[in-house]
Amino acid sequence: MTTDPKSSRRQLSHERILDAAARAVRKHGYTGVGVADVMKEAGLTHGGFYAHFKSRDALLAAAVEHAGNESAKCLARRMAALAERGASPVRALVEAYLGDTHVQATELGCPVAALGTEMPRQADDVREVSRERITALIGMARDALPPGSPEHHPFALASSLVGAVQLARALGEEGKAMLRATSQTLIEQYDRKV
Amino acid sequence: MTTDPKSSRRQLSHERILDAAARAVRKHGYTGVGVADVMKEAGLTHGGFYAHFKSRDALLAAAVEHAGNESAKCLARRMAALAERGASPVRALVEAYLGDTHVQATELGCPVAALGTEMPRQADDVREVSRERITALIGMARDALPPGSPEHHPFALASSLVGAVQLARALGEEGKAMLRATSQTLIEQYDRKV
DNA sequence: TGTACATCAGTGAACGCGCGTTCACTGATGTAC
DNA sequence: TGTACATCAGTGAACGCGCGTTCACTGATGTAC
Repeated sequence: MTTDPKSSRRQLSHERILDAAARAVRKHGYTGVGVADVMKEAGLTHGGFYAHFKSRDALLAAAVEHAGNESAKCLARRMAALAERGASPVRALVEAYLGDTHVQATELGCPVAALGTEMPRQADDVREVSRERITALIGMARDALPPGSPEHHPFALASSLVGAVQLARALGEEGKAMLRATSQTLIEQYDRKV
Repeated sequence: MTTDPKSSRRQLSHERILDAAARAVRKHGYTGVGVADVMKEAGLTHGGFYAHFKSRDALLAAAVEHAGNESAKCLARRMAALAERGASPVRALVEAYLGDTHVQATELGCPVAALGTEMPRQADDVREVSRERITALIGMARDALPPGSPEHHPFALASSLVGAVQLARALGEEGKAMLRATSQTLIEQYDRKV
């Protein structure tokens, strides 16, 4: 039931490939993912790839989904830690999403912040998975906002988070100050003082 | 003084190449710009390219700058039209930037919204030009905000604008409702009622 | 005004390289008896 | 327990294609006399 010994070797390889691809797609973008590089990163040679995925695009789709799930788990963990120190849900979301850890480690962070502008240009199945990552993010924003917030706030909050991380990454060193400014602004705007 | 007849043919070609590249880079991303395609679009063959640019990267840098200037002009024009109909500067900026015209025509729009997530991955000179486009956008936000707005608002507003356009484009049809919601939210937040 | 030459923008073939994909083969693990 | 065979994950060479870059050449325009 736990790990089928018959397929465990194959399964382990599959997971290593997926992990490597999920990191690569965030670090190098959709177009920057190379089959051979991913396989090498997973400790295999490129020839075996097609025993695991139908095509490069199929890998991309799986990688984005995997990246989204992993990143959501990480964020949830950090938000929980912040909540324990007394932060409201929105504040926890904003500070986790705009925090140095998330912003600096692109390859482990939210795929929407890493891939946003490239999404419209992808093959249908890749786009579809990417779209789901966006709605998931908007869902996180909705869940974090104070109950009774206007219906349209989750969209705007999600947009701000994604945009801010992106600009900060593109600006580099001088982006850090920008991030703190944005973080403060968003908390003022969305964290309704009860 | 006006147009040197000696070099006018060359100059015209140069401008056509630049125009084609500026559209291509926004439509297909940095990695999607092909030298041969751009030259064809400009009505030339690929061989002549290196008489105009030192390398593909040099073209990318010039294209991003050109795209930024053209897009800024377009936005300024639309903002002026909105202002004439009584919109405040922030409102004009938000409605122009999040308007259907801008969101749908990626290849003519703001390069930051089209290329944001790919910027950190570019060669140094391309990155540098891209960074300047971001600071220019933040400058537009600063100029549009009501006088006396908190110092950190321009960053947050620019982030929101960029993020919202991106998510809307990635979501497609269902992104339209999202855009209007975000537009409304931003105007509420930043357009201080005097 | 006309002729010979120089300059210059652009052409198109060719080169080298990287990359997605295929495929015959290897070596290890599992199964049958 | 041991032997023979089947299955299966992975290997590495090879193919085809696209793309950035180079370069010898063409054809038109401008200049000298």
